[in-house]
Amino acid sequence: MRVSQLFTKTSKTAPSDEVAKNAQLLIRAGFIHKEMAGVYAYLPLGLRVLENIKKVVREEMNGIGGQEVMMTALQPKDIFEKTDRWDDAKVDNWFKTKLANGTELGLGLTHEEPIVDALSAYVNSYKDLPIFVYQIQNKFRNELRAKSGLLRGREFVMKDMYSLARSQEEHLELYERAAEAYHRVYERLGIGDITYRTAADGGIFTKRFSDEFQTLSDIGEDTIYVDEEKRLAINEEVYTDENLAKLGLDKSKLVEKKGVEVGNIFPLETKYTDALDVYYTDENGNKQQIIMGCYGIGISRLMGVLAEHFSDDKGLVWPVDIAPVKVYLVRIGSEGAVKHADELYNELINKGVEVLYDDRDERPGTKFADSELMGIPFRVTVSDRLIESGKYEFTPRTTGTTEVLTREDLLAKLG
RNA sequence: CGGGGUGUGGCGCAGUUGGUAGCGCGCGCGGUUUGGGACCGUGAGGCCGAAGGUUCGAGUCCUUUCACCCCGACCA
Repeated sequence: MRVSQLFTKTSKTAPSDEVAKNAQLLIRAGFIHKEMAGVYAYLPLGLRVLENIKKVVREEMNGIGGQEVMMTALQPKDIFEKTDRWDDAKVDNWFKTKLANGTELGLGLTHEEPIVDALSAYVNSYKDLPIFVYQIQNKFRNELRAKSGLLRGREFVMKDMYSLARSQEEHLELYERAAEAYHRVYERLGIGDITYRTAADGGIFTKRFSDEFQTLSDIGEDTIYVDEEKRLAINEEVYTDENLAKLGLDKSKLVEKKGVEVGNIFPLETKYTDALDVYYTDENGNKQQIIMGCYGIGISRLMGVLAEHFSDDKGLVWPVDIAPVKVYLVRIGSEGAVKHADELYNELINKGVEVLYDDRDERPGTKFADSELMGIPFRVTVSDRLIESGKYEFTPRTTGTTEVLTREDLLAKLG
């Protein structure tokens, strides 16, 4: 991709209607566009980041046997009435709309009912279970107050997975398998060291805890108490002596922190399967209840968290696997540099290296500043001054220190 | 939803006791530049969030309303 063809531009000034660092940087760099409060569009570079995050999540969900689907954003009322969730008094942040004939519809804010309803056509026997099924989709929630850029929106991208199990034992096995996959996701995104499995309120259906995955951040909305040695935490909403004892946590070792909930897994018991009349038949021909779990990861929220965490005074600093492209190719100079930069650009493309080629007639400072604001991991500079020696400058975004490399060494670094 | 704040070219801002809108960035054109967001010249671009009202006259005063930000509450 050539910078001269990219329709987005960078901005030196942050928008006045954003305070959150993630939104300021992502907007300045041209990654996202604010449509209205809590609703953001993803522009070419931002979309690549979002897709890279999805890719990691997909791989890990597929890795534990998850089957991907895509449910609908428009939802029928009846299945939610069966679980007694349609009433605004029960769920008050639901966007609802109507068909031309007056039929009420919901705009997807969660998908337990539709998933169970869809699976009910196929799940009959013990042989059909267990199942992990997930989707990555836009969710709509009528938040009273959107805030903090991508961290709390009214339309956002979420991965939601559901497990169906034949017994509590099987459910727990799936639940822990999912928790491990979650840890791998955060590890691969580079925030494993600051993300804690956190005991939280399990909701009204269960006596168990739910497990949140909280990434430490000053912008976080949740207060949690962290045990750094055990790599566990407890949310203040369930922070009682009794619960500490249940979890085996020692109060004296806990440190109070702010966290952003980047994932949440919790037991649903048989609430939805029972309500929607979905059971399975066991080996002996007996009807049995199906035990569910639910597993969410806020994809767009993660993008905000990553932007927030991987940034410095010059801009974003994406991890290599998440960055919109791997290389920012800066061209300095005229004919000779154009020729050499074009050559390198084509060679990198042929090698499958994603590169953003700054072919604009701009001064070097502008190009360097843009590459830094966008947070592209590796900057390669081709300039008149280096052509004669046949060398290239190589500057990782994380260190900012420049090495002068031969073509072979450069390609080896980028391979 | 309660409290506080802000709306003026694409972005960031100024605008005095009411007198008919200005600066920086960006953008177009010409030129000089070319290793850390260059400089000179020139040009385009705004019914001042919206609707009412007061006034000879409103960006400025009054009323209503919409949007956005922050704090709180809320967040199956």
